[in-house]
Amino acid sequence: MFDSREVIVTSYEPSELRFCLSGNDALTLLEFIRICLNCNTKEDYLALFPKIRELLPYNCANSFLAHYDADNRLVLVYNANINTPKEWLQEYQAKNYLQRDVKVRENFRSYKVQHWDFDRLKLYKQDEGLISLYAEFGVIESYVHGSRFAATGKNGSMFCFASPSIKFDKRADAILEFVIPHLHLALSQLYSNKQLEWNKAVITQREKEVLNWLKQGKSSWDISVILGVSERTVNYHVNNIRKKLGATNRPQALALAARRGLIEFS
Amino acid sequence: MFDSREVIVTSYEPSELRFCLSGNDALTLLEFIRICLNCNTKEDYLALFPKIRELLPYNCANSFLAHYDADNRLVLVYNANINTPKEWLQEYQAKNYLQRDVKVRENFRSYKVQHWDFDRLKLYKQDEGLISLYAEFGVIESYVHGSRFAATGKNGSMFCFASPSIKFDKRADAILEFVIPHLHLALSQLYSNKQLEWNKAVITQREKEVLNWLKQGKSSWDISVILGVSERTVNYHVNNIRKKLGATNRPQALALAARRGLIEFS
DNA sequence: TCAAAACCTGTCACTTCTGACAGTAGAAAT
DNA sequence: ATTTCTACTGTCAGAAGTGACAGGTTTTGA
Repeated sequence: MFDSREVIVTSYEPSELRFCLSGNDALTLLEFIRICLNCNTKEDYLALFPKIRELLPYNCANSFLAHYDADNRLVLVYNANINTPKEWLQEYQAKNYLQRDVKVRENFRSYKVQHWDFDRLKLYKQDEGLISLYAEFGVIESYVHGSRFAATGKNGSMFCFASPSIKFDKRADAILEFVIPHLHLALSQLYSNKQLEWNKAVITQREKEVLNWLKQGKSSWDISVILGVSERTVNYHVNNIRKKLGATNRPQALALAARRGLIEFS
Repeated sequence: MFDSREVIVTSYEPSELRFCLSGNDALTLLEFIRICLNCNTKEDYLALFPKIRELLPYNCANSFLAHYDADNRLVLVYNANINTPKEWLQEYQAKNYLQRDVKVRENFRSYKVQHWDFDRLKLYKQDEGLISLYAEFGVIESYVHGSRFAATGKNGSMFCFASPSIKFDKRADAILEFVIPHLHLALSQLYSNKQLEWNKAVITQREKEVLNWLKQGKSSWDISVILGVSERTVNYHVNNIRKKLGATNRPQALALAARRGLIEFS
């Protein structure tokens, strides 16, 4: 599914580097890499992006971890977006463009630096719907790069920096070659922290009670009367359960709870 | 939890029976018992109740199977109601009166014929809320009787026939002594048929797909786009899944599917 | 004694689900 | 040839859930 790929690949000879990057660029990159190594929380991670903007002026950025499942379908496991329009995200996610987006496919195929514009999208016979969605939000011109290596698990990453002002540029290529592996490390670190958190997350007694009533098909209101609390409180518990398990809604929470053995089946 | 109780207990001597029941009553009872033995569907079961009304004129009737769980909580597993006001049921279920209703408690304690009226409810210190709910719908005066025996599983039954016109009456006592064990058999039969149906229910390929997307927290609309069908169709599949598994909503469907091994946890 | 965690409560806009109505089309089995 | 099953589609009212706002008390452990 994935190419086996070494951690850092740079084909730039020192002389070439000097040709692509200024001394200032190099210093900014080193600064960036240093911060990456101390990235543990989502805040730390998000703080990296203004730094990147100093090197590559983008409007919005997406970053995510994903892997292919048994049915050859890309499963998104963790993501972080910067400045990305909510409407764009909703449309993209709801229409499941992830499975059809050529930017994504190419990234998870090659993990190489890619510059995208209208002509290249056309060349790859991308869906009209997706192209117009990209166009609508001015995110056609973009640089995409991702990474994957065994040490950070089965998930590959993809990073997309978009702006109408982004043109193909050897300097940008070089910058991304340095930026992305470290960003990948930081994101993977973040994800494994999050997973640890989800697995460690202790469901409280009250939450267990709520979970068991949910299992039996009770609504919030039913449970509120059963437990003798307000409906709002039941929702509060359910929300906590969802957050702790990393679920977006009740059905998923039940599935995850079942997997974790948090609910029993009489 | 349950008294061990023999199938049919009748303490009536032939002479006493003659004192309580008319020949016509006896014939109607025999007719009733004959139908009970051929009761396989819910329609068959519901058809029994007009027959009972010939013997005991009630306004509405409830019948259900339940058992106590590890936390000493009564778990309702199957029920059928006749002429029962929807509002009453909703209120009763939502406020979980099942756990506090003295009629129910007494039934599952003794499995004896019981006649209830306002004075007796007061005597047992029943909740005011429940009493007024009973009063509101004119179901205070009632006969309650239930049964349980090993052959029909761990579930006990309760049957309640209510009407303001129902007064304590030796004939009614005698009738219920005959009616209830057979009604219990019929209801148990019905339930085990239903269970068989739920367990046999084969989830189709499409339903399995839907289930797996639900597991991942997708909404109907998300899934509709993913599968390339209308949202209505997704709901159609979800409804079928719920019916097949005997779930009232999606969370419960997921829990039941997990128990049945219909969904896998990667 | 201070902080953290658990538990509790309210409102409000918005989205999603449920249950009921009423159909169509195609494939497989009797 | 008819029935049965699967899959599909529509509308619509009302119920339920979500996410974000902004608080409260009590318990527990450092």
